[in-house]
Amino acid sequence: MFGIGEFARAGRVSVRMLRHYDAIGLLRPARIHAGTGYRSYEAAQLADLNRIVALKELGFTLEQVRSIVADKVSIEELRGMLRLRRAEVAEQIAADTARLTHIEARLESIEREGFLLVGDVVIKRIPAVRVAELTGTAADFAPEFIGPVVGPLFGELVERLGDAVRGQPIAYYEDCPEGVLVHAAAPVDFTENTVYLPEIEQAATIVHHGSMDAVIPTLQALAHWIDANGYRSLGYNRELYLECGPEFVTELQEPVIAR
Amino acid sequence: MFGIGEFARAGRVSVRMLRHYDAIGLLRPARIHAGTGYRSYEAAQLADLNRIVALKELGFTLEQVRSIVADKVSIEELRGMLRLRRAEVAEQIAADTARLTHIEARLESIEREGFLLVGDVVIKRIPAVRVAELTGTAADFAPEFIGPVVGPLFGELVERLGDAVRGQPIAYYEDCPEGVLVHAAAPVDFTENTVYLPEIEQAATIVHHGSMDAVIPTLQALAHWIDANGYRSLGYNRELYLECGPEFVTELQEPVIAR
DNA sequence: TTGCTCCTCACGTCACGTGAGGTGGC
DNA sequence: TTGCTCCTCACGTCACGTGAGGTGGC
Repeated sequence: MFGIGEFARAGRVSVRMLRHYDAIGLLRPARIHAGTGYRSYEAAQLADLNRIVALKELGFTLEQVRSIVADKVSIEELRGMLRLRRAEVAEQIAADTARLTHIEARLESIEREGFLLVGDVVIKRIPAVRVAELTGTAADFAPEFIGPVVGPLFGELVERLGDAVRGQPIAYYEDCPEGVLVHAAAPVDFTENTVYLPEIEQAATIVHHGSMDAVIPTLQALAHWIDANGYRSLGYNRELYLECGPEFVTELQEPVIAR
Repeated sequence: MFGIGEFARAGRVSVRMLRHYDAIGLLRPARIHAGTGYRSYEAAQLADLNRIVALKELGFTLEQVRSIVADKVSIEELRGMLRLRRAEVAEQIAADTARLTHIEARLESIEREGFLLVGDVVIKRIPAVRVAELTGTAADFAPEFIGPVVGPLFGELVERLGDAVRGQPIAYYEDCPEGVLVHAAAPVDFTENTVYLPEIEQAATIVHHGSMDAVIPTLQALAHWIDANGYRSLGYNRELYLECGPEFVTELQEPVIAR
């Protein structure tokens, strides 16, 4: 027979853990002294403790461990639990690997620039949205070509839609023979004469402050981040107009995929 | 200005999170309506929120995020924090990779044997210990050769040491010209005429029940586990005698390293 | 008597999720 | 008036760690 301290040392667990496992009925001491409440464990219980520790190591919760050691789950359920865990752990590893890349990109930027410029860019999922839109063409992607086209388009769009607009206006772009096809869009509830903007699974997003004439440095920062953090661009970015008053605030959303 | 719901959707966070960040002073709404307590956010605050989300994504706690966004940490501290995080994440990935291997070994064993034999084997660190010991030689590793040697050795050792024994007896083995050098050891406090058994960083351990004459299947299970779970043996196992009464209970400890 | 081991509460952890119960503005 | 959005508590989560305050056996 072992005292709780001895048994804890043998099993490389804490005394508190053994008390906890007792409390939740996962591993009861072989004997409890009536007068003092002292717990005693048998050597053979070390195998039970090992089984618990091993299942915990696989990442099961104590509740799941209890079901398994109490033999309450069928082999089929167990297979399912293991497969689920496998998927969860694989996902965890993928997320942590991305995290590691991001941390290293930040460290490199500190070495290079001597300060931390963090958090400008965030990866988000952009849900699908139904919009009404007007289009025009511009000769080039430069802000001085886009601005005169997109401005009047939004003016007319908002005038026509009135209070049917359901969210922030969106601009997006495509290549076309004349140069660039400019879309000025606004979310709406109805479906006639509308366009369905599909979801973007992963968008690298950055918030731009002030006039779109000065968007170039922000776009460059975004492009640099995408490269440094192990992503690849999948096309032109969308622009979400968060504020159109005197102080423009825009979110640039560029579809990306992990390299 | 955005209501809390709108702002949460724009930032892909929950309303509850925004309230939490307000409560801990991490991101205060631009305005709070005096009468109703309604929170209002400015578009420009989305950049602040993004910064918070990005730092959280790197794995910092909200307390650390607050220090960083409030610019309370020097560039040197920040570099240190990032390096620490890098190490933590790398360790996490290593642990999860091992976990994944263990899960897959379990799944394979289910496919092969139709049942789950889990938790027999656990990886533990075995701390160093100072022992008094006696040695003898045996012709072979088979239990029928070891038994007659180790038994009398332990008998004499315990007789000589009396109550100076400080823990469970330990047996361990080495190759020698005559066959096997058998060590029968017991932990003691004093240092004269003692041997220092070094720590085993990683030991694959299994609990054996009953006579050591029947240890072969247990040793085979251990060897199989070591192979199936991506480890490699580093030498002979130690035997820790947990119970020597009528029912023997032994822990076999085999030093291993990840392949 | 002094250490040592053990005991039972019970709070703290971390970042929110999830009701409960209620209010303000269209 | 009916939805919708918003509000403030306050408990729950998960597996223990960490005291506080006290007791039993050598």
